[in-house]
Amino acid sequence: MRRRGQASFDDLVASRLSRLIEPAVLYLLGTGAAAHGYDLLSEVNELALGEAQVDPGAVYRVLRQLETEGAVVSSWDTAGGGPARRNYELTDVGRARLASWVTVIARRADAMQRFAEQAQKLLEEK
Amino acid sequence: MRRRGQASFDDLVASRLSRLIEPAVLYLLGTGAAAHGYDLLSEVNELALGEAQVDPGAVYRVLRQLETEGAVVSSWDTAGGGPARRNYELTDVGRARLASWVTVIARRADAMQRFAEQAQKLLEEK
DNA sequence: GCATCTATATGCTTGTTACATATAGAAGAT
DNA sequence: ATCTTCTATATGTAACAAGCATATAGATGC
Repeated sequence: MRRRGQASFDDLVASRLSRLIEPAVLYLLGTGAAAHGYDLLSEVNELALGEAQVDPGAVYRVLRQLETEGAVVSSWDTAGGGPARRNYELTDVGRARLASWVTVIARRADAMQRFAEQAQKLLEEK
Repeated sequence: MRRRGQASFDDLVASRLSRLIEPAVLYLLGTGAAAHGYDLLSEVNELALGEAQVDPGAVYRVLRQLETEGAVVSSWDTAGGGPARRNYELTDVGRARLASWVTVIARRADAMQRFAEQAQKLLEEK
């Protein structure tokens, strides 16, 4: 679904997922489902807040940004096979941030749902 | 709410409204609430699909784009006082486009609502 | 030694947003 | 008469974000 060039209708819909990476990551870190970027990547995809696959680069960037804001803290985990992983933990700031997101997302979802119902009614009149 | 520079949390939320200008305009043209850009501008703001005020330029650009796609047709209205207004009418293509938006918006709103509930539950566990 | 999977990043081009600005008719104020 | 304000339709552009490619590197299987 990731393309270049002039955005199509489907792209308009499928994209703009990345804004939702932040709340998704905060939530997943809260559940303890995953603690490092590579796992979060697949978890975010499974959350299916959108239809598109998220960009790995975007996830890592969100995590680092969140850390500069104090919403998460990280530490290297060199134990276990494979390359070192950076484990993230949610802070109180992060939980507060998630709470803000929840309010906003719920309100926005409500407005969208109402709009969809109204518009559906209009379309059925014909 | 419109600022420059590094995006704040509020901006992240308030922005991305412009993607909803298109469905809002299609809907409003369908209801007959307004037929030209300047009125649509305030009507879209009242729909409150987002919290930010929409950019007039964005509305006019959306309208012209919709016309190139055949979703609306326009004609100049020179009657009445003030500068000429370009009146828009919804076409069948436009109605179909609105129907697509309704499906997508409803589905997305649902996913967002479910996410908000899950996350809220998580936050209450503490 | 080579490919593959895990894992974390950064570079760069294109697309989008937000805001500023241009144009112009009409109407009322000074 | 001109000045400001309101209506109305646009376009220009700098800053920003998204999308996609690529770099690096440890481990493991072939």
